Amino acid sequence: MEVRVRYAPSPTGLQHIGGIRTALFNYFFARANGGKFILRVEDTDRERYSDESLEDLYSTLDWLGIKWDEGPVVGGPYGPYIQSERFDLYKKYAEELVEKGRAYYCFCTPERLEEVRKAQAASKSEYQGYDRHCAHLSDSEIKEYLRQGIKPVIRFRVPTEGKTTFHDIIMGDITRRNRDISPDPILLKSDGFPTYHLANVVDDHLMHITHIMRAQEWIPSGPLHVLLYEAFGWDVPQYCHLPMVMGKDGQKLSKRHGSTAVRDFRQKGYLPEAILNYVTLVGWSLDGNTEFFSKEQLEKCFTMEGIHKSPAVFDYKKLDWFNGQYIRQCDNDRLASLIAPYLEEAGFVSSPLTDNDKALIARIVPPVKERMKVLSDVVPLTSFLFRDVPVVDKSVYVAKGSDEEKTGEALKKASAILLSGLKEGKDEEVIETELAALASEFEIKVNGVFQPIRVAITNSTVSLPLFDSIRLLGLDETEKRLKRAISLFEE
RNA sequence: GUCUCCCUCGUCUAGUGGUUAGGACAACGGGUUUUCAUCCCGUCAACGCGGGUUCGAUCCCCGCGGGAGAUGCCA
Repeated sequence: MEVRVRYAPSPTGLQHIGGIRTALFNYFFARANGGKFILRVEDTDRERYSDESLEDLYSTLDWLGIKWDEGPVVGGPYGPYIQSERFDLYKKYAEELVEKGRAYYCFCTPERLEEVRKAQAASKSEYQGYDRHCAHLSDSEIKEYLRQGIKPVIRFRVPTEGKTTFHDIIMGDITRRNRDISPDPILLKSDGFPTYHLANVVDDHLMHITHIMRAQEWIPSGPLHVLLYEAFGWDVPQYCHLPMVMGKDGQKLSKRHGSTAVRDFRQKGYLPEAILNYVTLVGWSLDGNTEFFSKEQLEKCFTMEGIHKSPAVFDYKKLDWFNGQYIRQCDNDRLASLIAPYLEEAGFVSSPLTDNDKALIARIVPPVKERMKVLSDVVPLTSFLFRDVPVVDKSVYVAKGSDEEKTGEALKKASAILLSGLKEGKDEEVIETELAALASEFEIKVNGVFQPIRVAITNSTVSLPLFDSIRLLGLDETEKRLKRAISLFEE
């Protein structure tokens, strides 16, 4: 049988790490097994829905290079793939269960439900959830409520006896007593939209989904879903619950741990291949040694056997490391086009780029490449080229082991050596040797000479390599800044 | 509260009834280097606890402890 899996997010927020990890696992599993990857939009929560979320879903998957075989936009044989467009379907199935006696109309108000909940909490009762107030209404009572114009919900009648087991490929058998299943969950809301439980089961069946891979937070409702399949008389698909992605404190990863939206990572300058690589390594491994995976490799080698049971903490630092690795592997031309937007946004270059800008960016790439963890790092790294903020505190120019007087003298002499050397077109190595000689003349370390020059030219003790900085800045500007620094020491 | 699940270095993980328990990130130290970074080398660091089973348990069983998730007209 052909493998058919789906990613079924609800567009109520930006795509986050956890969600996208689920998407990736499903996608790779489908590819590795020659199956189909289906995208389904579960937009049944009309209050939290937003167009922005839907756009973010598409753009995030697109950015990661994840293409779906069936789903919105591309269509497919079991569409539509957006649940709000399948509205009528769910009502039909919910009513079918009512007719079978497996579900019933409920007219309780949200206020009453809230009171029941409060009372249960106050009494510390073991029993939690709906009190089945409407479970046995007579036909005439139902008619009367309807006549009053009260919009009912449809609730599933959970058996109070027995137990339900489902098999999870990763976890093994999971069993719950039926009386422990949250009593009589709502299938169809009063606005006519289905809840997750109904829509999910109906669509997975209708779309011939073979494997349900979703986060472990769904394990507790697994038995409920099995009960629903059985009530409909449908085959239960295979389950595979994915370990959760946690924050540093061991709680479910959320905004308070840092960025979780893929879009934020993208904006900061993470490469899609780094995100894709690291995220699939959260809760999955091939052999414990291989760490670098391209999308294409994962499309071949991904297996369910490599998925873990236990939750995994999302390590931002390891992601940074991966990203740095991918940046260093990056082709220079591509890197140039990747960093350009950050320079544009900083106002360092014009937008759109001029030919001069493009040429400059191409020259910026090599020295900056070894120094970036994220693409946005290019801004602080190169700001000295575009924003001249001279350092006026003399002590900053003074290297360890030197002093202000020596620094001033060294700066003056070094500038002369440097400028004349550059103007004569001397080899950089030669100039470097001469500067080193100057240092021993002053009986200071080499850096005692380089630091004041560096600070003069780059306005910082930390910078790109000196000669790279000079080449990027240009000789005139370099000379200007050196003179300015010298005069600072002459005051 | 109740139910369900989970438990190897700080983190992600490999692994086996007998291993010096392996790798990666982080941290720390060193080397290369004009700073920073890259790169290279090294150090620190784990089988939650208690019982069993066994000649022998990190691994199998039981209990405990700890953690997480679920308990919504959210998914």
